Amino acid sequence: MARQKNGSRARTATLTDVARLAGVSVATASKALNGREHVRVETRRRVIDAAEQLSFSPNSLARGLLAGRTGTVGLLTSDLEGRFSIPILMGAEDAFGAGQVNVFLCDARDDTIRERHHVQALLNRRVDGLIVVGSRTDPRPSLGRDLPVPVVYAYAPSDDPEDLSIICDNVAAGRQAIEHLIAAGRTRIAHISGDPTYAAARDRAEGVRAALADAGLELVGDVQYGSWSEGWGRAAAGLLLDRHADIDAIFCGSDQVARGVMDAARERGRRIPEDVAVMGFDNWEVLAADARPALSSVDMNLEEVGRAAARALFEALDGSPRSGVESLSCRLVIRGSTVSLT
Amino acid sequence: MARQKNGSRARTATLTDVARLAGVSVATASKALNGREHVRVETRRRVIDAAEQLSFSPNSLARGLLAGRTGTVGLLTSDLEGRFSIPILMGAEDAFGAGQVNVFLCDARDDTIRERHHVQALLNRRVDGLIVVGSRTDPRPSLGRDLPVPVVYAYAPSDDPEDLSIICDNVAAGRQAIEHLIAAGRTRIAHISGDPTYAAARDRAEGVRAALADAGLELVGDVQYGSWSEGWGRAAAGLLLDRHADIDAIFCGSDQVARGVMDAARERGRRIPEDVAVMGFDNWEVLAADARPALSSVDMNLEEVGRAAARALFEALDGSPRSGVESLSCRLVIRGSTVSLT
DNA sequence: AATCCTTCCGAAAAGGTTTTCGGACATACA
DNA sequence: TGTATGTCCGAAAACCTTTTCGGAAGGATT
Repeated sequence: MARQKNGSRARTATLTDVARLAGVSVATASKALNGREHVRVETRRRVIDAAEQLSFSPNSLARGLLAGRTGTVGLLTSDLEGRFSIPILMGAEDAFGAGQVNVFLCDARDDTIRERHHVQALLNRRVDGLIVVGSRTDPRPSLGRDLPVPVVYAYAPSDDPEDLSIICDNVAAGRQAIEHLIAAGRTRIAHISGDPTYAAARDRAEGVRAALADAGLELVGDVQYGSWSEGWGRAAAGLLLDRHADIDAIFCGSDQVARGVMDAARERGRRIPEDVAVMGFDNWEVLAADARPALSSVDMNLEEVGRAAARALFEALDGSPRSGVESLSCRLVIRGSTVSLT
Repeated sequence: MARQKNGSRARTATLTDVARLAGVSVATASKALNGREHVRVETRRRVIDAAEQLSFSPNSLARGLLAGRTGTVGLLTSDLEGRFSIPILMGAEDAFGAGQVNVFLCDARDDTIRERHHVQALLNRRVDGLIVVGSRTDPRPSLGRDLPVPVVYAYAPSDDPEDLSIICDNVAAGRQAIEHLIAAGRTRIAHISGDPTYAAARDRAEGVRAALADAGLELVGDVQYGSWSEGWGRAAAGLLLDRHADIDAIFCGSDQVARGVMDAARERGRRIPEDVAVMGFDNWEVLAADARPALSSVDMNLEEVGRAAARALFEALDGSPRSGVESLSCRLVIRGSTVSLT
């Protein structure tokens, strides 16, 4: 039982109280408040007034117990600090928030035990569904097929094709970036990526190679794998620019890498974008928008991923579950680092 | 009613089912599963086996309905994208996560209507308490005193002193930063802050002035207010360094500002930290750790703020509510931009 | 005057769990 | 044998809401 500031019991009013005050039965009170028919307008009025007077708030627990639906979903994330989970979370919260759905947030910290623990707790709370957000795009173990509620995986796909996963199309993203650079007149293009253990890095490189091949071009140097950091970008760009003086564009694995690359290029007297175009990835505003020049980047539309996951969950709840991996396309955000914006 | 993948009804087992299978009454089953006394060990064994066999999961709704406590709290944030909410959210999730408490996350988008809407929804769900996380340190309107559950405000204090608020001590933070610079032998110190409409900016400046006065020093130039951006840092540092050639330290309002400042200083041939020490604020890893040299900064211990808020909420639930504004101190993170770490 | 229809309302069940209280049974003791 | 003392278990109430079904009242129709 909740307490008020002063420590006294705060008996929140129940429907019974409202009914008594309005001089009707609980059944009538319920119907009146929920807009059901077969209630005289005047009676309804009296009930609503009574409810207001008692600041009645219907107990969702009782309602959920009866209805079998709680209007809650669990959102299981693997790393909250990661900057990918948040936009997805926002998108989902957004898609739900309009309605009467509330979100249980759980951070599993990439720990299977913790994750199972949280899933169990969420099921005990009778959530209507689950969204599982991964921290990287590599497939992750499925929660299993025998859960009593629908599950949608976002960003990181499930390794079970029977599950539904909503992800970003990283291959296409790599292709898009390269096509933009080619359209901007670049032909000597390098790719400084990130950690090669990430599927995202490998997928983008695949798109890069495909786009270059289609244009009859070749990558300058191999794909440079390292880490996702600014320091790596500086180091790799330094080596690459010194070895291949004719490079006129560098596609980077992340905006951090791109920042390092821009620094290294500037130190060597290369003008951006005139001499070298630099393209980032992630479209992380703080890094991209305020760079000199502002950094062109690839936006993964993560909020849209979150929204799509929420919508898919709704549809599964309404009886039309899908399965398989659905890719959403990324979006180029062109700023001054790849084309002169005069 | 939840559906399974195949579309058939997924009747989750209830305590009644377990009791029937174990050949006992529901009362006994309940006692057995909850470790209550007055149950023979052999009977308990039978019940537990039955529960396992049916993969029984107790319905938290029913339990909460009866107990009057749901084991849930609402976390109301004003801006999810802001990088301040997230660590606080993580801290709170952390403090709760260990136990059986789950968190409802709501993003109010700094919109009062939305916020009230969410509060009502959370109360309907009978959360045991609320944590309200602000997006900036300026006081925010209280949710009111007549809520049936305890509320703790985090980061942004409530404007009602009867409420409990957990915040960062920005005045002390400004002082700490300056004291560090002085200890590092600096005497010609400037302060490039951020948006002056933010209480955080003004509070830190106050600490700065106090610390300088204590040391018998004066700020070089006035406090430079602008925005929290890298671009502002570059511009302000450029002007300041040109006007006051003897500046040997700059304390910045954010790590972004500091990055801009470092760029401007380097362009003018000033070595960091030998000629000019640069200190940031926020300790935003991506910006600070990977800068050249790595950026010393002030960490607001936001996760600790989140944890403290969660703890305070627990204590209020246990009947010891506090009130007023409680400040947590910030923490200096010294890297290479203020002292040579050789 | 009897029947039917309409309109409004209330009693009761259902949902799943926990807790209280009393009953059944067995053992120990007088 | 009867009483006190335990030990274990079950019936039922409680939590709060929604829905179903039947009943009551009143008017309209035969």
